[in-house]
Amino acid sequence: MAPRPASKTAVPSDKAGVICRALRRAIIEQALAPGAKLPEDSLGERFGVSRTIARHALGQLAAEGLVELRRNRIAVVATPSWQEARDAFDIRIELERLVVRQLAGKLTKAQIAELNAHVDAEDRARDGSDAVSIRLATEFHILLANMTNSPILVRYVSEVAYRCCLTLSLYSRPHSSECAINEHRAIIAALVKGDEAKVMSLMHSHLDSVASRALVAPAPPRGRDLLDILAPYAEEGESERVVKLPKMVRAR
Amino acid sequence: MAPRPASKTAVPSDKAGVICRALRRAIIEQALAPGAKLPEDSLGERFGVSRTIARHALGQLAAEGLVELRRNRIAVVATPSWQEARDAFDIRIELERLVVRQLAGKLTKAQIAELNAHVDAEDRARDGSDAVSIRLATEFHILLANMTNSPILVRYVSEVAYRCCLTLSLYSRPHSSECAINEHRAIIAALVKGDEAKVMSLMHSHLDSVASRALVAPAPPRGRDLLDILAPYAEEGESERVVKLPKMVRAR
DNA sequence: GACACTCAAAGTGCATGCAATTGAGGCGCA
DNA sequence: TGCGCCTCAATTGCATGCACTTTGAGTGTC
Repeated sequence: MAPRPASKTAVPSDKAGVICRALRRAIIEQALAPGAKLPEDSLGERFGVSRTIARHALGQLAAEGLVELRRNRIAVVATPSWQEARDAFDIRIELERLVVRQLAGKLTKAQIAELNAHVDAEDRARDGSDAVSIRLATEFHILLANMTNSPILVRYVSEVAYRCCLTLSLYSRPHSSECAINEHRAIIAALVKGDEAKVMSLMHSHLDSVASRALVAPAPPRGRDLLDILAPYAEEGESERVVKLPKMVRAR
Repeated sequence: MAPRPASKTAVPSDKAGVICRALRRAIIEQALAPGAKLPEDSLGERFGVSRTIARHALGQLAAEGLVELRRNRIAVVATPSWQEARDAFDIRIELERLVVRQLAGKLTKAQIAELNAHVDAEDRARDGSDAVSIRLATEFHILLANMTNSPILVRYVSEVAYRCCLTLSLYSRPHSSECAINEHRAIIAALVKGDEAKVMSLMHSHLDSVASRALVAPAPPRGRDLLDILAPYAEEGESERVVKLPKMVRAR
């Protein structure tokens, strides 16, 4: 396949993009835990812009599924359910198989070097915080997606990878990243060798093992609030926030 | 798999959502052709809201890839390249295989009836405009995705299906929808029967045939403007709008 | 007649202001 | 003490205003 022109950045404005990236990173590094509040004016003040821009950034992140926007309420970092996490991983597996299928045997020397450098960085970060390790592992996959030069694929893989990253912070036991790094190296090797079937199965089992290590139990382990725990007992899902614990049915 | 609670609407505000849906529909029905201008204040005036809201809606649609936002310039309906269209279809195939895999043999009677009713509607619309046929065909796939009750999957399938719909208006020869309708019926039948392998291959070949009927030629066939046609001849892609026809290099 | 330059009109980028909604603490009452 | 109501600060929803950028039509020059 002929090399395509590099994708132009899809970022619409500018300042909002900065805030987006900052928040995204804070979220996936767990500096902002799921459920954390994100008031528009605090954000605006922190980044030196008006609420308008902060609001715009929150809208973007909501579209990506990283924050939840509820009408007239403070935006919060998303708290995906266990099932949503499972779904995200399922989608991610398919998308990333597509990535490596397109890439097998087509990497340039420079790209191979870039990938190896990234895994080396993952290696060096192994002693640091788990959060950084997780972020780097995620970014390895995004780096791969970028090499397809397919803007749509990049966007979807990035989004779903960030979502998965977010769920890791909710449902994962303390992360041991060593094996993931080895698997990354194996994927690079298979890509270079050009063995399409091999690399697809490697990627599949890699993500599958990450998912199964991460999504250990369907029960919400921590950081969930009462309403979420009680949700399965609610009568009808559509009313959203029916119970209040001792008394209830505060219908309106 | 146990039935999950219905997905809550991800629409952040409200009025912006209305505009989004209206524009989305206008775009996929080709009332708004690729390249059509979408000035914020015209939009706001048309829908009785301020520019702020119109802008927000445009931001959403840009995130979905249906409109293009360029700094300080009027937003336009997106004009995907042929390669992007190809990529979108590739992704779509994988995602929809996921959909039918989850659905095979698990449809309720009500869902089966709903699907059949939709295909009947497609049938009735066969004499109408091509645009409506295409929209209905697209909505069949979104209807399927909805039945997975996986909000993430629904969102991605919807987005990518709309994008494909948009490319159809750019690259497709006049659409004959009859075969698509039959294929939809076959997919329903296989889903009901619960034959997972069969339904996945049906969906694959269905989308593949749509894609190959649609993406007939890599050359932009119609409705493109001079600049796009000349784009392959430009020296460096990053400068964006270098030529002006007789004289050029209006660098700034 | 074609090119270059100028300038006003149109449009976006962003901040701010006002109204409406929320939810949390305080107060009264049993 | 416990429960419910009420009020008010905090926060969002949205419109508007000002500054800056782009556009393209008109004008002058060769």
